[in-house]
Amino acid sequence: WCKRPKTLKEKETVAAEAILTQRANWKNVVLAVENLERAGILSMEKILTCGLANLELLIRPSGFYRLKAQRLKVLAGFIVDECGGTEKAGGMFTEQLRKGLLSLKGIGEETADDILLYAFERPVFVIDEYTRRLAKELKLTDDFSYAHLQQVFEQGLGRKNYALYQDFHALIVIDGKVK
DNA sequence: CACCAGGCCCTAT
DNA sequence: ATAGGGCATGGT
Repeated sequence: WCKRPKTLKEKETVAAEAILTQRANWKNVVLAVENLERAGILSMEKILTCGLANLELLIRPSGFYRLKAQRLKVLAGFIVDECGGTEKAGGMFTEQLRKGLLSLKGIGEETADDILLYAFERPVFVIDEYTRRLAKELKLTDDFSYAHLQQVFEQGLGRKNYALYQDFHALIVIDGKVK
C-alpha cells in the first residue's frame, strides 16, 4: 500500500489487501485488486453481498483464493454488521476492535494490526516479515515474539501517531523489497 | 522446472 | 507449548 489511505474506499481496499497479501507475492495481490475494482466489489458492503463463487474467481491470482474469499466475507460481516461500517467503527476502542478482529477465523495479529493501522487509523505498529528481518539484522532485541517486537518499535518511535507508524512501516517494506 | 511470497489454522506430539 | 502440513497462484 505504501501510501496513506485517505478516502473510505482506499481504507476498505487496504483492509481487503491485508487478507489478500497473506503469504502472497504483492504483484499477485495487485492483480486480484484490479479484478475487484473492475467488478465494482471494492467495498465491505459489496464483498458481503456478492456471491462467494464470484468472489473466489476475482481474487484467484492472490493464491489460497478459497480460504481468502471466506476470510474476506468474515471480515466484511464483522465490519458491516458488528461495527456498523468502517466509519462507525471510529467510535469503538482500539482494544475492543482488535479483540473482535482476532476472534475472526483467518485474521491473526499481523492482519488485525494492518487493518487497525491503515483502515481505522489507530496507532498500532504492524509486525510483519520485513519488520522481523530488520529487527534481526539490527539486533534490536533477542525476543522476536510479536508482542515484544511491537513494543520495541512503538517505544522507539516515541509518539503514538498513526501517520508516523504508517510511513515508518512503509519504509521498512520498501527497504526490505530492495533486498 | 524448481522455489518463493508482507499468514493463519489445525493436528499430532 | 511447539513443530509440521495444508492452503494455490503467478513471479523470477
